[in-house]
Amino acid sequence: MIPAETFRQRVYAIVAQIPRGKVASYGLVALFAGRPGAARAVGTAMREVPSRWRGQKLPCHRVIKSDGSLTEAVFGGRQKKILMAEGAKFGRTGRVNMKICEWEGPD
DNA sequence: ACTGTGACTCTAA
DNA sequence: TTTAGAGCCACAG
Repeated sequence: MIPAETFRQRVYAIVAQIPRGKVASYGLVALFAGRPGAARAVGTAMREVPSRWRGQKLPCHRVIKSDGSLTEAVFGGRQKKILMAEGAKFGRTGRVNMKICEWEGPD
């Protein structure tokens, strides 16, 4: 039988697949992880990510809120700069245009 | 098993 | 557009 992977491990696997220039909301990641509505739990999982995984290994900077705003409480303003460099489109209010940049999901 | 916590989300005003 | 309140879930103690 299938060894039960923890939700958190699943989340890390999903986030690792988010392509450059795209973003995914916590809720969307939860959905792909097989637990719709567990957006908050995804946030908790991201909080526990080892610093070494941050960056190319685990692009947690591409995980944002459903309305397109960023988690500045953790990244400080740095996150916006990184996403812009990756090609993410920002609106006038400083939020990502989810209509265009939201990840469509893993293959 | 229960309770508290938090990088969330939705609805209404 | 922004703020406020209630609902959600996984994880640690």
